[in-house]
Amino acid sequence: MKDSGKARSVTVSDVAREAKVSKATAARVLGGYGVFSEKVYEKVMAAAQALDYRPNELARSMTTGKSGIIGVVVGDIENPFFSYAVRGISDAARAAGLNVILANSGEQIEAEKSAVRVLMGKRVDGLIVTPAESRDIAHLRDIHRSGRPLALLDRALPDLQVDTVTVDDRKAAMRATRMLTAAGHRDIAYVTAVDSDRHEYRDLEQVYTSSVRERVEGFLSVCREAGIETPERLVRLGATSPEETRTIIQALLSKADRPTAILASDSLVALEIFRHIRYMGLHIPRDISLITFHNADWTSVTSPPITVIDQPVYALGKMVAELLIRRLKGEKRPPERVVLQTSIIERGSVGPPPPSGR
Amino acid sequence: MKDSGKARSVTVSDVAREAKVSKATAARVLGGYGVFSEKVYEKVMAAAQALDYRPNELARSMTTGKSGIIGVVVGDIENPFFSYAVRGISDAARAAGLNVILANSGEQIEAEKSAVRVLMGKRVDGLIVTPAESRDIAHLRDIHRSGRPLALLDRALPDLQVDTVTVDDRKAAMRATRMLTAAGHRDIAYVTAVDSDRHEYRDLEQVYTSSVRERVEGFLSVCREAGIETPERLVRLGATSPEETRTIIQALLSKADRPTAILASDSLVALEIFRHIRYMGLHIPRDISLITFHNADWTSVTSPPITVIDQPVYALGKMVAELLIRRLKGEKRPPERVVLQTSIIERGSVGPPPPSGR
DNA sequence: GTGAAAGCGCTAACAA
DNA sequence: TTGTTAGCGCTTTCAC
Repeated sequence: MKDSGKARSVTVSDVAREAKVSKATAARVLGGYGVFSEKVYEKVMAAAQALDYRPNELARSMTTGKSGIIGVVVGDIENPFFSYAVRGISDAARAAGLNVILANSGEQIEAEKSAVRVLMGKRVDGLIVTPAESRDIAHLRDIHRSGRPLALLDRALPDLQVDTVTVDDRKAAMRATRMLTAAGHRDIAYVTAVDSDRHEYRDLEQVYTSSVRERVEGFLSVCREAGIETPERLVRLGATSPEETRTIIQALLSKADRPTAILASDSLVALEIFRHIRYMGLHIPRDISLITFHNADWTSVTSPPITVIDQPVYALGKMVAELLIRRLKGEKRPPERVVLQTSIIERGSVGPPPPSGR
Repeated sequence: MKDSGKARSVTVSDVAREAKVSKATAARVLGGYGVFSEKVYEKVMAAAQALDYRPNELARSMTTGKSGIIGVVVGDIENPFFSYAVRGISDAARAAGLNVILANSGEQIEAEKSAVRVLMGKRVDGLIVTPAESRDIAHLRDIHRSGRPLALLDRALPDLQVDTVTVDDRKAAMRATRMLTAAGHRDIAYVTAVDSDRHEYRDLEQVYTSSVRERVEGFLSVCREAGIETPERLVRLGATSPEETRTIIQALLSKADRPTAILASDSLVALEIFRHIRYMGLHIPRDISLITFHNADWTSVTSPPITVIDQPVYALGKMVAELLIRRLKGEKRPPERVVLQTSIIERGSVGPPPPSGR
């Protein structure tokens, strides 16, 4: 049955035989647990060396129940926001001697469920998830219930009391929006990749991604406080791909009462918006102002550079991993909800609205 | 010994007992192998449902020897080049029902070895690696020898006959360099993140990253063919971080015979170069020309947009994964070396060298 | 300090 | 078609 010629790997038994000790003794020195004499140690190590022994982590995990892996499910690894956060997670994991296994949900709840199922099947020691939807979290409850630690990244779930690290999304959105209203804008669009059943925004109830929901809430409240009527008319959902974003921004900018400012929910959306604005021959900030979440690389090298909401992305990943790891190590404490602060980096993409008429 | 209250998970035996069949029978329907009657199927499934059975992939892997995981070791997941390639790998893996476990080498050979060791220990079904160094590949040989398939991404290893997918680095560098010499440049710098023992470039023998070595070769050959003397004087190694890059570019641009054009080996390096050029008050392409490898997002939105060597990054990842997967499925064939074609996207960052004097 | 033996949860012969 | 019996490679009692 075994693939032709594939050398069977050398096991503890092999080493034991070679070293002329029992399997248990060999296992002890090889696994670095229990007690053994100096002499035995030497013999076993020599044998292991000679045979080129490599431990089978799988078998080890089988008996110990620990895999040394933490599972991470993010929305979209191609989004630099997530890849940077994952870097934070990886660094923290490595520091603790753990490995990371990464899965993409593509922000699809079904893919998220499947990823969670697979990772749980692999008996990861713990999970970090950026939940795509706040209404469908049975699979996350299951993790928690099964006793394996779960931590949430970037998105809180009111109904799930687990370690969570987010940023002050609402406050950030409010500050950005206020910057826009203070500059005189009255027609401000909010564009996000998060989608809903109907694509059209009607009310907050549709927005199941907590971070975005908070942002939209903050955005709307500042608009209202500035006396802007029905600010929700300019909220756009579903900018899930460059193509979708282009369609949305195209429609937005060809409106009679087109917005004089746009707040973008992530840097991928903002990039497409920036491109399209330029493509239409409009100038930032003369014709239109732009602020985006996430201090992505490109935002500082455009002309003008883009004013951004700077999220501590790396720290976000690092912290959530550290919380999880502490729990893995057996620390008992009530779930923590950490909210990291954002700041606005003012660059050149915000100005007063164009003279009028349009 | 078990963590207080942590519910022991339900096993095949539990389901078998509940369904009043033998363990083997339950295992057959649960594992979806062998044969069984409709009636038994129903009973077992009902029992599994009732008990909320979740298969233990670990145990499954133990006996089958297959983990359903492919291990990937890349240089730097934060580099969009790699994250996009990884996306290609993930997509191909998912399509084949496999999972991906990702590790970062940070381009450090020791970290790469450690990552390989860990992944092999986890008994991944196969590995995809972007080898950091071509001189130290014993650990890669070991993989190959152990019978598990190995495939190389972006960097070939002459001494290792395994499936490899790269791009035509030399040709790409030649084309880009020719574009620069054709515009009249005689002082062209090549800046790469790849480091060597002495930082200073002396000869090709120092460059152990095959892709970069090919590029430098191509670059130098075109320079020489254009009659440029000692073009290697402007080759710079070790732009491993924004800080290092800044130091390098700073030194480069303050030289008396400072280059009038720069060829950047990746988009991270290019971004820092772009920033510094602008910081020094120089204009592209009036004062200095710039071409970079990798059609990163930001290169199209700067003013001027940057001329780039467009690598089929996603395809690179997808293809290498597909080659590996075919081997996983048992396909026997000699190792393949696929070389994908690049193209140059001409944008606005190349012009003639400034009038003279400087 | 060392060894013998049981068992983790599953798959895979082999019988029945 | 179903059941019995061995393991996979390791850790972990429990004796000695």
